[in-house]
Amino acid sequence: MKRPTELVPRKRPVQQRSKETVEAILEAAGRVFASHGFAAGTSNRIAARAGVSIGSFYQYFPNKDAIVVALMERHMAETTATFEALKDLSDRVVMTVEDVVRHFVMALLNTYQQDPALFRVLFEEAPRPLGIHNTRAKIHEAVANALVPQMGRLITAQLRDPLVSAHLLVEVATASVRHFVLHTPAGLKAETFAEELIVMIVAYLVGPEPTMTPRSANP
Amino acid sequence: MKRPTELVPRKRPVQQRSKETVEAILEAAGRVFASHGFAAGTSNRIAARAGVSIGSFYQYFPNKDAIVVALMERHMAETTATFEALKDLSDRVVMTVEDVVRHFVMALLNTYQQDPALFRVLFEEAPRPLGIHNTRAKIHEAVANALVPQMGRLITAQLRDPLVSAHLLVEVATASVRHFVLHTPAGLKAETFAEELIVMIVAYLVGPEPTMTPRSANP
Amino acid sequence: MKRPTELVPRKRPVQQRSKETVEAILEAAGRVFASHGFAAGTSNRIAARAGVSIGSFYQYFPNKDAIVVALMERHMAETTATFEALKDLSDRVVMTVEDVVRHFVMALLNTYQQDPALFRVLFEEAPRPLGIHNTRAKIHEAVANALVPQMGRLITAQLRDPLVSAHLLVEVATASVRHFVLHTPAGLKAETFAEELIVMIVAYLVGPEPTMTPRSANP
Amino acid sequence: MKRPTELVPRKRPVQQRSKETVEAILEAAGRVFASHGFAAGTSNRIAARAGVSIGSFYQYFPNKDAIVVALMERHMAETTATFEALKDLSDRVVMTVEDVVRHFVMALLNTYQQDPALFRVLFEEAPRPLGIHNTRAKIHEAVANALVPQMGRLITAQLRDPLVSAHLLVEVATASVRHFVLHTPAGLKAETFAEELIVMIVAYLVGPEPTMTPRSANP
DNA sequence: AATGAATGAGGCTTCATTCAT
DNA sequence: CATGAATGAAGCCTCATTCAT
Repeated sequence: MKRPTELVPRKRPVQQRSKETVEAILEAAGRVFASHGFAAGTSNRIAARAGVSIGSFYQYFPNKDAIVVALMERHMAETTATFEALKDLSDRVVMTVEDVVRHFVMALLNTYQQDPALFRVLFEEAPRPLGIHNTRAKIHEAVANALVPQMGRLITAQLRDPLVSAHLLVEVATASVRHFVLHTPAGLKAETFAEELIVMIVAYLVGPEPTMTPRSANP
Repeated sequence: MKRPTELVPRKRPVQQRSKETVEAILEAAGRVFASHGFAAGTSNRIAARAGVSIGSFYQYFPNKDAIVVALMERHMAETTATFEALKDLSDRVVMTVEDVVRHFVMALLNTYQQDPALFRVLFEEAPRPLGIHNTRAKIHEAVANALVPQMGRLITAQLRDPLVSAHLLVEVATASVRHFVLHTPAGLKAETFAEELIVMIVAYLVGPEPTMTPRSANP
Repeated sequence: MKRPTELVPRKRPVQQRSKETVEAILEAAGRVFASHGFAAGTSNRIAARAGVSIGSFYQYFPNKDAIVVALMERHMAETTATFEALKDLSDRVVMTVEDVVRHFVMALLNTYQQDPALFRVLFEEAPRPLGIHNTRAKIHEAVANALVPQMGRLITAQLRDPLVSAHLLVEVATASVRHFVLHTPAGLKAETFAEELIVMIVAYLVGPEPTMTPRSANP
Repeated sequence: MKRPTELVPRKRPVQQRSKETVEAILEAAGRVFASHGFAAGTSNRIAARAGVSIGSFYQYFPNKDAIVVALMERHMAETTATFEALKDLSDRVVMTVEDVVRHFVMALLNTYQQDPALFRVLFEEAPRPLGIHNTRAKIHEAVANALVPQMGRLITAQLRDPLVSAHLLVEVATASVRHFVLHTPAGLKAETFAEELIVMIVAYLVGPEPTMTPRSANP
């Protein structure tokens, strides 16, 4: 009867009532993790915060980790949607490199700023081997791949290897924004940070040709 | 389950044997955390691995968190030393911007590659409020400040705000390298990653003037 | 870190104090199982009865089942010793078949009557797959094998298959005595039961020749 | 965790559908207990296996124990019927002692071999104080009493006390067969076991006179 | 009646920490 | 000082049972 650490929801809620319960649990879990951290975000605390019994918690989630997984999946779905939207946009309207990069960075920033404390728990504190790792890697991969043609279209300067550049871009942007938001270095405002990061990425992509963002104000 | 807030070692090891014991405990803690993670890196397990009794463990460390702090302090001392060395070097010999950036990025990479699993625990999994946070912020601050004059010396292109740029540089480099090492995205070799990251940072610092790193292979 | 249901004691008590603790736990477990049954013989209840903390319980026993195993092993060691003693005795002094059978049955009866309620739990209520099963089978096997030569020596009537008879004897005697003691059918005194059981077994072994036990009191 | 003491079905199933539901639950319970044991044979699992909701389960059975009782009662009814049949048979046709004993033993063997795993749960693992105990004792009593006249009719050798002998016979036969089936000692085939058990019982009943079953092949 | 969502007492077990030797 | 036995709060999770729909 050993049930090897299941991470998928236990039971699909069919009635309206149970859908609400699941929703309440997820919502409560987010708030509890954000305020107490992963270790102190106990299943009982989450259930209490959700206003349901601990039994209900375990009707829908086989264990505590499954909650983290569910929360991450939510976040990832959102992230993916954001990127899709950006891709669609750049397909429809003419955008400069800087426009694309700005959208990208801002989307990341907005995402993480929604709930920094929670994301700290989800992305750093919660134990890895949740299988979620692969999912995240796949998303990055997909985004990077999607970027390649965009880059080809927009960037005249030739990059050594567009795919590598796309990967780098995704990694650097994600890591930097996340790190900035989750650990908020004092003395650096989000807008300033974002603006400079955009400059950096654009400088990298556009190369040693003049850009539309004047670096210096000197006449 | 009491967790007092003292985070400093309980007593200075004055005798040689004590020093060895402390050393053994720290070493064991590092290995245990790396292989088991923070939560499963129990104090008893660490003591056993170190070959000392649990009583001795608490002789030298007031609680489990103190071990994490001690381990982080070690790491930070090392990091600081590395940056000092880089500063000294650039004071003594003539270095291009690229040289400095390369040294910086490579030093970060080497540091994190020493023991990714352990650093994952120290920097991400271990609960924050260890006060250590400030220390780290201070180090970043110091490094950023130290970079400003270097940048003034080397960089002709004028940056909007050298201090902001220094901060950005430190944040982006640290976050990217750490993220790369701790989560190793498949399909991106460390050397490639480092090289491109260097290019990006240099492009940012040097601005839209030609650099010594040819971006394109075009004849 | 899954520890697949260990059943062996966790830690060998080295100090005198801990030996006493282990002893107290086993003793308490016996009493608790006897009075509450297996399901209600909770680890906390056992620890409390033993006057030790639940933590101490788990220092020495990895789980509740391990206690059952330990208790059974004790019982089996005793049983084995009893049989050895009987074998030795029959080697040293001249015994009739009836003497041997009587000793055998009485030994069984005494054993089970020590603590019927506990043995009910150990032999019936506690879930089987404790690996203990094999041990018990081996003991029965050993006893049966040891009986064969004795039977050859004592029994003139030829049995169809002495080994089969030995097995039957062990099974029937054990099952009957255990069943009698653990479920005490009303209206049958232990002495009467034992006496008749002895008669039955002797009749089987000696066969259709006159025995020294007059079957009837017929005038 | 409340366990009321009612052990009778909550309501008589008057409609056909109800009867089928009860039947399905009992059948499912038997299979679940047999494959999972008593403790892991949860009421939810049983309901699921029966294809009914847990609500329906409690519609027909006040609690989990009631299921065990119902299952045992079924078994006992069957056993009783078997004995009745044997009694009837021996009333109608001329049977030797051996015939009767063989019928008796074989009937027991057949009964237990139907579903050893389930009977293990019902007779050993399930907690006693089910009141069922008395019922079983009464059945044994009845069977023993019924045997007395049979024995008087068939057995010339005089037994010390026919009633005691009848009891012994019932106890020994039941205990031995059950024990054999539920714990299947390796290296003893059911037929061999049954045959020898019959021999033993006949030897006991018939006493030191020659029987029709030659024990030895001695010339 | 039937359904299945909800409940929560309570069992098992861990592990940071203390304390007697 | 070292040892390791002991502690117990607290976390995870199950499952018999109830109750709203």
